[in-house]
Amino acid sequence: MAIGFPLSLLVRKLESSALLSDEERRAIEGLPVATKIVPAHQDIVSDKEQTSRCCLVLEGWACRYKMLHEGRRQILSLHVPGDIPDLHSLHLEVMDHSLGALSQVTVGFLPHEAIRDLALRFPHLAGVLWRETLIDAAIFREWMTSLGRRDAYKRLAHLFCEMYVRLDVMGLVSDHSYRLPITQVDLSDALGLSNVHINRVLQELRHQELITLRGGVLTINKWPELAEAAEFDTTYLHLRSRPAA
Amino acid sequence: MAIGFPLSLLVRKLESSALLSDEERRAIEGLPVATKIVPAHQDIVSDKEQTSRCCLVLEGWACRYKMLHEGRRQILSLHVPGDIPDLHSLHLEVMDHSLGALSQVTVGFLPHEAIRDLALRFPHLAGVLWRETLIDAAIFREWMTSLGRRDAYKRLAHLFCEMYVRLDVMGLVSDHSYRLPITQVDLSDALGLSNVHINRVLQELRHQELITLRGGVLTINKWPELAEAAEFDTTYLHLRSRPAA
DNA sequence: CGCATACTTGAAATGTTTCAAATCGGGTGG
DNA sequence: CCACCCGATTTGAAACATTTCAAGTATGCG
Repeated sequence: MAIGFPLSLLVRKLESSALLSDEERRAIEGLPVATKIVPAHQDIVSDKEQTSRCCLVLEGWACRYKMLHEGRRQILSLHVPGDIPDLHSLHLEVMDHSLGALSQVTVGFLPHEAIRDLALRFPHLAGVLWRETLIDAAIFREWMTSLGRRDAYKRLAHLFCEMYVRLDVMGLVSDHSYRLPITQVDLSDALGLSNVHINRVLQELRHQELITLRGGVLTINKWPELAEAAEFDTTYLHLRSRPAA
Repeated sequence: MAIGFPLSLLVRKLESSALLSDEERRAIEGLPVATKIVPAHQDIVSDKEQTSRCCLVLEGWACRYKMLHEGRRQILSLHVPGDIPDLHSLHLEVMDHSLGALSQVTVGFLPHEAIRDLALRFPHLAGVLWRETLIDAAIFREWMTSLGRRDAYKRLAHLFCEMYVRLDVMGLVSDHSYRLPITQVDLSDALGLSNVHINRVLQELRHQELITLRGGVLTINKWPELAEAAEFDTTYLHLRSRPAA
């Protein structure tokens, strides 16, 4: 459904955290979009690049990441439909990291010029987009907290909770389940752990029956217990309505 | 000097990454500021708070941090004169972390209303402020990379490099030295390590004569070696002119 | 069927933490 | 001006979470 109307996905996303007027909604839906399918494990935008458009994720999972010497990778963020992972490129001329496809990803490209024009015509919308980048940063802060001060078990539990809420907002959760189209190596690079250890912690979560993960589908069996274990609190996602979960 | 003209500090900071017109400069310098001295180890803004003003650091070091259960603390960012650590509060109604004074700090309070008015009158300035929050996020990304994928030695070396460059931009470096008015415990909470380990790694950096740290003054004796060890690259700070160092 | 990729397992090595105690240093009051 | 005190730093040793290495087993796809 969503791919037929890429911009309605964006509207839904923005409305999860801010209020839009009819006029603003229409203006967004009038943006020019060029869609493209990017195969898994391929860069959408690379480190050091300068771009003149933003990427709207329409389908699949993307991530931002940094590589460092000896081939170590840190995944900085995960992106699902509705996200604009490189909205910052509007005001930062050069990329300080890469944006890559974790699964196969359908992206919609939005020209900077069109977004800037929108922001000038609708100052409130400019604020909404700014806000979007601020929520992005709020998520970074929560991840830093995980990376710095939570053990592996809590880190993984926290990530599962976060993705649950973010996907739920976009209507991508049903039966307490969502598609998790990424590997254990990806998880380990997101959480600053080794893939071996992710594997063991995953089993622990399974044995306690907090989650089920089979065939790329994650099910949260006991939300209260999982959220409790992760010390998960949605405040940092800055949603308009607190999710029930 | 700086405290007499708090807003010239802000101008200097903004001009480190963007160009301002004379008119914009004057407009900034016309902002209303209320200054206040906050003693060390005291909150400037607390988690969950809603504010109607932003804090400009004028003197001393502040930090943003999250507390989690069992009293663990993660410091999310360090802030030095010229920084506006809570510029995000302009568009995010509730704080998802705290802002505290590490040393004694002089802050200037800027009413949201005055900043919003400025942004409406000068759309380009709005972009410059937005950009400022994006650089803030870029620093988070670099810290995440440290927390997730760099060992203790590199983490500490990287932090020292970053603060060197950021302070240099504000004219707070001389003789390859800057004031480091924070404790080893603070460093450990910023880098996701224990204070004991910070202490040992600090000694390692000293024994290799990359740095000197005495009486709250850090001197970088061998910049090239330190930057090399940290894999430090200034790109993520998005400065207008690449620093020579 | 065969190959590649992802996942799983075990055992040893490692970086970092914890605990506990000792030392340093700067400021205060006697 | 010295004695004292507190917070910050330093040290050693044992414990621990996590990594590395290496091999094995599933799983999916052409």
